[in-house]
Amino acid sequence: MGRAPCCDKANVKKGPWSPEEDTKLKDFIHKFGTGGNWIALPQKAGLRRCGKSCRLRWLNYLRPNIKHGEFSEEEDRIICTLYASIGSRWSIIAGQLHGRTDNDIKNYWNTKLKKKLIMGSIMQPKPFSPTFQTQYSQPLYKDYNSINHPQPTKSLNAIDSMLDPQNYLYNNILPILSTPSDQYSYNNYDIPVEENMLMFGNTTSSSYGKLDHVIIKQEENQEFMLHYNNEDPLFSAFLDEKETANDDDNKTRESRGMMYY
DNA sequence: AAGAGAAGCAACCGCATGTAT
DNA sequence: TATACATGCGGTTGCTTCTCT
Repeated sequence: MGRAPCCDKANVKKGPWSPEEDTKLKDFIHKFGTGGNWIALPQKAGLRRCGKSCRLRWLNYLRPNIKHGEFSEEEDRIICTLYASIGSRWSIIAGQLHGRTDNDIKNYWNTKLKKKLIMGSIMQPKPFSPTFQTQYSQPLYKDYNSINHPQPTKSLNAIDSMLDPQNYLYNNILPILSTPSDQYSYNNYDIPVEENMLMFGNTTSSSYGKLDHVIIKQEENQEFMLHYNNEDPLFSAFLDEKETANDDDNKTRESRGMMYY
């Protein structure tokens, strides 16, 4: 037996909202608020909508001070930094961008920013603004231990993540590479390999050829290489020190605690 | 000009979490 | 403590618009 539906699906309208419905919802909330009960709201407001649908419409489009349209470079950098640190916690990220909604940021990331990142067009080695550093220098999560993002148990913050190649790999590179590269039309851009640099704070990674591997470079003497196998549908990759990336020596890699997926 | 495919984005779905009892 | 229910969230879908041929 499944979960009880939150509303009467048969008598509920779905799909895009009409201006009339928007007006009804806005007027009702302006007069009475949400009443702390979204489920009951549509009936009171005279809307044939699911309460969840009303909530989404209000939060994403109707409430005051929502910002739509172009994202600024600063917003790009904030999103990328937070994504590198905490992953796809869109509501948290939205909380740091005044007027932006989680849905907007999620869509923006999935359709544009991810591609911009892979092409290195936004990751300029510019310092963050003082405001930004002040705002985000405190740990964002104390309980970050997602099974999909095995992390040290210590608290993370955005700056730590940039300085740590392993965090960078887990949170920034792998989410991108886990999508087949042909979905980026990667090779269609016809940009010289040397220009295809990803810059991220103090960490530089560069991709070569068909994303077979990515070099993550933190300091002159600390260079790591991510090997990415395009042929493997299950996505196999491991992080290695560049100098020891010897295909004939997997045992050495394992003995050094290399990570496989 | 028209059709096909890609991109953008609003909205839905189902699960996780929070809260009241 | 257990249960029921509302809310919040992230992943995904599918419609619309744009771009290319």
